[in-house]
Amino acid sequence: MSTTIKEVANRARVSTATVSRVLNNSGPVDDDTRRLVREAARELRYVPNAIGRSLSTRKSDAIGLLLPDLYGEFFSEVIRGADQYAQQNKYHLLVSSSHNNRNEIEDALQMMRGRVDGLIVMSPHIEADTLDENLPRSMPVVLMNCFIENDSFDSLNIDNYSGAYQMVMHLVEHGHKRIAMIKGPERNYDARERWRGYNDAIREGHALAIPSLEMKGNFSEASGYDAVRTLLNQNTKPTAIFAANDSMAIGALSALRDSGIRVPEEIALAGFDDIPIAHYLTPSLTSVHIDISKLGGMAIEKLIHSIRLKNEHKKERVLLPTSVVIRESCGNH
Amino acid sequence: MSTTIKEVANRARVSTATVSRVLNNSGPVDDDTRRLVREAARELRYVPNAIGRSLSTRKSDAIGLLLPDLYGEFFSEVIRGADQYAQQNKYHLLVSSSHNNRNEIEDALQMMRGRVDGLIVMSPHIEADTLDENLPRSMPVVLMNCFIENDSFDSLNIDNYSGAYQMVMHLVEHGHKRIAMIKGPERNYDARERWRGYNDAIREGHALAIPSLEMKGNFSEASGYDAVRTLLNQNTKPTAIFAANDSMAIGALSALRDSGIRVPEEIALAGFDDIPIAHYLTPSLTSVHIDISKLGGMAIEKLIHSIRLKNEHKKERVLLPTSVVIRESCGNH
DNA sequence: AGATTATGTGTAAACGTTTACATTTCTAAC
DNA sequence: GTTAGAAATGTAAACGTTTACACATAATCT
Repeated sequence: MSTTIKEVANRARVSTATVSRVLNNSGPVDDDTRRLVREAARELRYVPNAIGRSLSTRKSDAIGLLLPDLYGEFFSEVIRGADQYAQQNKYHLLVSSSHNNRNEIEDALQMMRGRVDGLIVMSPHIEADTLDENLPRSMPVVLMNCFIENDSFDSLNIDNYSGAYQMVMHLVEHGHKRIAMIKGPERNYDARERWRGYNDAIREGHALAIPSLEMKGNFSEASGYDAVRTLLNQNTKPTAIFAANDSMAIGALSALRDSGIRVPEEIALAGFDDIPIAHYLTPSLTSVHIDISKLGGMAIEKLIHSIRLKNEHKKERVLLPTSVVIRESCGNH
Repeated sequence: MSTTIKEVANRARVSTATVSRVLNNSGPVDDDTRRLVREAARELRYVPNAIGRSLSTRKSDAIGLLLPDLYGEFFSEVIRGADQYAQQNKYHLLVSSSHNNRNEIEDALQMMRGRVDGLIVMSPHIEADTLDENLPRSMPVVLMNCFIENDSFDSLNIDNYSGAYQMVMHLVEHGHKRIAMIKGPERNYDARERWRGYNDAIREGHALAIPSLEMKGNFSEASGYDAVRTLLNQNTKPTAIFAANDSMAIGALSALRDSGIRVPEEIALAGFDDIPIAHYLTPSLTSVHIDISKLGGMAIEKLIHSIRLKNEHKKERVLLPTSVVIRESCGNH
């Protein structure tokens, strides 16, 4: 179908080796020959076949990105940051989503095998064992937001704990004693860490640790709404609510509004993630900011580093700092 | 580094052909041999190399997605829709962004050559000629939001014209005579179409066509802000503003607020795209809705169709319908 | 001039699969 | 006990590159 190096070689009356040398500037070639080859290639509209090349050189200049799914701001920002950094370093991105069960991970991994020089895996759902036994040892891997004790991989995590801790401490410092939390999915690593931060801040800040103020949630807007509805039907009412992500905070805001409760006057509210919408809400939402695209970029950076150094590269864990962004919803703007 | 089919063959004491047959269920194999091979593969943790396979079968089960950049809601939704449909059909996605100039397009195309069975190209910036001469004829291509007269490609466009037309007509029908428009980038195809819809609606609805109410913009929030600031300094003030996208509408809303103008009471406002934020603004933003993920999905659908039928596939152009979503900002909620 | 080195080019193997074809072995019908 | 056919397996070429090696030829140094 499309032109091969052989056809170019024939037309230029040289060997394929010479054509390759001309096109890659590898090895010496006579100026006349060079011109001849260039012309032949142009005339035939020759474009080297990346696959043939890959097979031969055993590298692909591509990086695989395995994500749990592609919903929402978070993932698009990861992709953007990753792609930007990758592109600067002449790498391309092979994106694969929704590997939430064992089979799909294996599928995705199989598809990647040979096609990429390294892998970035994001898998916040706790399934460390499966992950560990499926990940290829033959190529560099960087783990993002994964819960894995194993020290045999590079890993990159958001500092969820400290973000949540600081946020809740901020509320405590402004006099809140009864601070509710709307938690994320139980088996989600990020969610757990945020919960841990909340707990420690409550204790260390000498606020009240009231179990009935810890609501279940699943990161969805609806679950935030429901949590607040339940919360308001209880005897012990909070003076502040900390949602484990912004989507749930948005749901919470709707529920509070529907119940005629003023935010922040009657109940203060804070979220996590600082998605763009946070800024546009009324009241604007206090949240924990994460530089998500940076997360993606750093993952690529680490991976490329590890690809280049291959063996003598030391695995490490990195925590990406978070920062509290104070807006109207917490009452201390 | 990683196990090859040959090593599996050796261990199972059969030929590579047999291993291949077992693993792909192609051709007859004795049950005992089959078991032997399976076991050897498992023990060696063998995973077929996708590249070797591709080279041999001349297909990759991958689709290339060329995007102008990866900013904002729009692209992430396209990717999501595309990935979802692709995954259902056992295809994977190779994403490449920011090919805004000729060289980058060529680069991206070169990277894709051989790696993908088909290509989806999105390039709203008007550069039809470059595109046309760089696109490979050897594989199926679907164009998204591209301005190209050429009938030799499948193409998929948002019905920008009709969306804008209906939106503006809605405003006209509710009594607005002086309707301003904040336009998008001049050389952007989508932006042009939206402008065309605005114009026709103004004329056919017998509203006033006032050149000074047509403001320049570049799809950014800041440009929306600036446009309104300029608009308010003019003699002829509009009773309604139609922004060519939601980002500019958001900027416009800020500017109106900063100028102490109530929306929609004094000036009505409408946007285009219906990004998620639109719903959360105060007042919530009337906008033209596009099912972006569907756009991505449909592109993949068309492409896969065209890959399967290859030659006897008839090229066609499809327009994705848009719909007006009435919210508070236009005053007719 | 002869020895050495540099330059230019070709040959062929290698990368990891699949698969057309060839070969062997088995099954069953006569 | 042939023989025809099917079933099981192996052989080797093909896919499109790159590159180690070999081999000329030309340039440079004693």
